[in-house]
Amino acid sequence: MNEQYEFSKIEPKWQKYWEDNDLFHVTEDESKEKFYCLEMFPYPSGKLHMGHVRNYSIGDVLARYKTMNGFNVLHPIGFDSFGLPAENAAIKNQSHPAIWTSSNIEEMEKQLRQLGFSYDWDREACTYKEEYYKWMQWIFIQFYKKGLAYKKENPVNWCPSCATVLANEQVVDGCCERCGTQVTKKNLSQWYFKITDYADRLLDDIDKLPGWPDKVKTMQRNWIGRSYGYELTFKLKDGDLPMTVFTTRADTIFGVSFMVIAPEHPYVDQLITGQKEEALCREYMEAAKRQSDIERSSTTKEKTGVFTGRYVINPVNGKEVPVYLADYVLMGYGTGLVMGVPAHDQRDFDFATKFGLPIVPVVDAGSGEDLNNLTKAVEAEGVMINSGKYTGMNNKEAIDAIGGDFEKQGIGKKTKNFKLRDWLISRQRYWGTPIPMISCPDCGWVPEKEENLPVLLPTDVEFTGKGESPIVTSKTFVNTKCPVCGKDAKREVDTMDTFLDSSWYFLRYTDARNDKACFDPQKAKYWMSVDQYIGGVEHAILHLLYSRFFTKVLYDLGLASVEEPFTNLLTQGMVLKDGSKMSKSVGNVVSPEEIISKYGADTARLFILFAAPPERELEWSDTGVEGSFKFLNRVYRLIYELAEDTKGIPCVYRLETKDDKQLAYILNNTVKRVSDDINKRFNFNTAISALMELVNEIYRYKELEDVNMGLLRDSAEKLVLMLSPFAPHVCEEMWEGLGMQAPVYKAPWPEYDEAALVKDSIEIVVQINGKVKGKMDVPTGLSKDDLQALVMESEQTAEIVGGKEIVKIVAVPGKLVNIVVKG
RNA sequence: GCCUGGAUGGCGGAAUAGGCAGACGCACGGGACUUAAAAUCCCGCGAUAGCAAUAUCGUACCGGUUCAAGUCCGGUUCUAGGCACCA
Repeated sequence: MNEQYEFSKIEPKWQKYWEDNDLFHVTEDESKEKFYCLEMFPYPSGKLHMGHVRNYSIGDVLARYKTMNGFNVLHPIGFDSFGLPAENAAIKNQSHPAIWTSSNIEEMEKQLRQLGFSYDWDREACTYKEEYYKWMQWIFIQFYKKGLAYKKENPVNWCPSCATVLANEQVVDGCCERCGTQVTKKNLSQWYFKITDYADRLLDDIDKLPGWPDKVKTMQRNWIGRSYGYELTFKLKDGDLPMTVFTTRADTIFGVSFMVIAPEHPYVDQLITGQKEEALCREYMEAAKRQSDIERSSTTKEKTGVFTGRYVINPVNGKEVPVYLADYVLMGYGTGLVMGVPAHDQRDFDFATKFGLPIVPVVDAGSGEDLNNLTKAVEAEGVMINSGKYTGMNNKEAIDAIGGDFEKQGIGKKTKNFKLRDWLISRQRYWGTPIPMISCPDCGWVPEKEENLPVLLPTDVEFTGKGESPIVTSKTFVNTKCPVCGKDAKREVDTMDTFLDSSWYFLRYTDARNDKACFDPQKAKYWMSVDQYIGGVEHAILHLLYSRFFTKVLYDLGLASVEEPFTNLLTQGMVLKDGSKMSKSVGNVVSPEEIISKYGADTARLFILFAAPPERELEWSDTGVEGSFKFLNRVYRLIYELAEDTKGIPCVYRLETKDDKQLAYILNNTVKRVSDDINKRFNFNTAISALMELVNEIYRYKELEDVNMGLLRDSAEKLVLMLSPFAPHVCEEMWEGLGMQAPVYKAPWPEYDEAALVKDSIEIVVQINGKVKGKMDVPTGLSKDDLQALVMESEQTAEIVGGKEIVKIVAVPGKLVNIVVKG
């Protein structure tokens, strides 16, 4: 240990030590309790940004803390390395995406090592490598065999700029999530995963995740969007089509004054053909098709629609009501047909108002509106009116009463609907896992034989950035033989959405080098589930939902032992500079490299954890970083001095003086606080401030005349131990400097002594009418009555009260005495 | 529009079960050391009044519960994120 804190020498020294000693490598060990600590793996964009540093610093503190507490800690890392940017870079540089990707990974690995994260690099998983995507393809085939993968022609979201299909989840405000171009519709045959088969389980099992933030759980619930209702069938006048609507409000059936059908509905053609309104209808259908999602879904837009010329008959009262085409009804939800109840649904109200349709109130919410002159829809609970035999009922009860009566007549069915749609997984891109399917003219779609996996990405392709998947330009890839009948057949040229790759990587980590299986179920059983998952809240829906889906399917296949992948989830906030997200376009990026070279990795880690609690947004501050650097220097000087002064002195001591007791109290209290802050609250910022307070106290204490060297020694050792998860390099150096056996990483976490936390006396507050007027030292452990008696006897109290009339006295042991006076 | 959060000094933030608001740090001001600077160390630092002791006010706003409210309840404003014609 040198006199100067030279991070540029210390950090490489200990990184080499850790690596040479293979310190972070773990294997399954049934004798120890496991802890799986996982941070979301990065996309290899080239360089780490501050968000990565924050994410991985949080995980590393936890992993190191758990290791010191005796857990067998799995802390892996990898790269989510398929995807569009690599392909775009390849187009731009006339090279291959693999070159760009692997050099970026190399650079980022270097940076991750520089930051001293305790990763088991032997388990590194890169999704673009054959050894990974082979098993991705194998898993796809298992999904296919289970009936969870299918191909379907559908209008899909199409990004004209990226020339690719987008999943619903990747369309943000009607624009491409990646490039911001407005998304259009295109009819294409696409691969889907039947995530809707798992909708109920995905929704219900959210309740089994107490370790997830409510915010994320709510977002997933809303995304899955289950609602219960009835399918009710109306009879078409002059026709045979069953006009079935989905409604959650069967109670309002007597208020139906029209019906709306989505313009894309397959019945429409039959309904309008030959009607005098046909031409107008066809025009409307064309217009609806041309419209982008953003135009169509704008809620501020006035309702549009057109009468089809047809009528349906309301089964409850025989009333004939007109059928309209209108784009506010969506084909993808429910039945694509909606009964219009303007009195009790705002959208229907708007439509009815515009088209002059009757508004019939059937529920009286009792809130005093003029029901015959409504200005908006009444959606509140109330009493049924104008509803035949149901009149007078509570409308909530009427839902099942009416629905049940429909069921008895065979024209109704209790049902539920989800907002969640099947997951569109094929992409017309090169840089992804090839979908291992073959199209045979006789056998149809057939999976590649499992022994032939992986289906390799061809290398003889051209990157033009236009049109279909570049894979079609390969001369070797497309033509093949059918695995079933051996005839000439063609391979699927689409690749998989990269969200598939990241939906099971946490399972691959449990057995990353396995070349016989995607992972050994026994190893996965030992490590799963992830005890703590950490990442950005932007993945609250997509990645986290898909991963849950995959885990459930793999569980059903007998491969995974758990149904939920992540027991606890921590969503960290963004790193901001000058109030906005760090980005190249704003020009407010602070690069981790810069900070590491100026102050070292320990300072970077310490600051990013100190500046804010993990869930909150973090405002970057250059002067704040300097403060963290100063703190590490201050600790270093302290330990340097104490290493000399306490050399050979054991941590054995008796507490003699008041100052001894105070330091011992603060030391033990710090152990307690830091342990709880890391382990229970994830408040690393307060853990660090507790350490700062301890350092201040040790400085104060060591300048006293009468110091206890054993106590100082103990304080020094525990300080270094507790700081080590945050600033591991300098703590290794100081640990060694104290003459202790390296590595500090494997040293046991300090324990605190409850006895040292019991003080002889405690300062309590004396209040008058709730305002602090004085303080008193009283012995600890006084009962309420004794405390009150003691305080009321004192001269100080008499002075404070000043002869006023005492109305009431509230004594809280260990805290205060509040004297309520009159006047 | 609906669903989640958030609002505390000049700034980041603390107050873990209703009990001393502002821990810890940054910035700033003053001082010590130094030829000087850096580094380091010490002191001060919510507002108003006062030489001071001290007093009054103060956790977005209005109201309530309580001996006691940043914390609980009702309402309002602003703000961030998510969803958004889902029948």
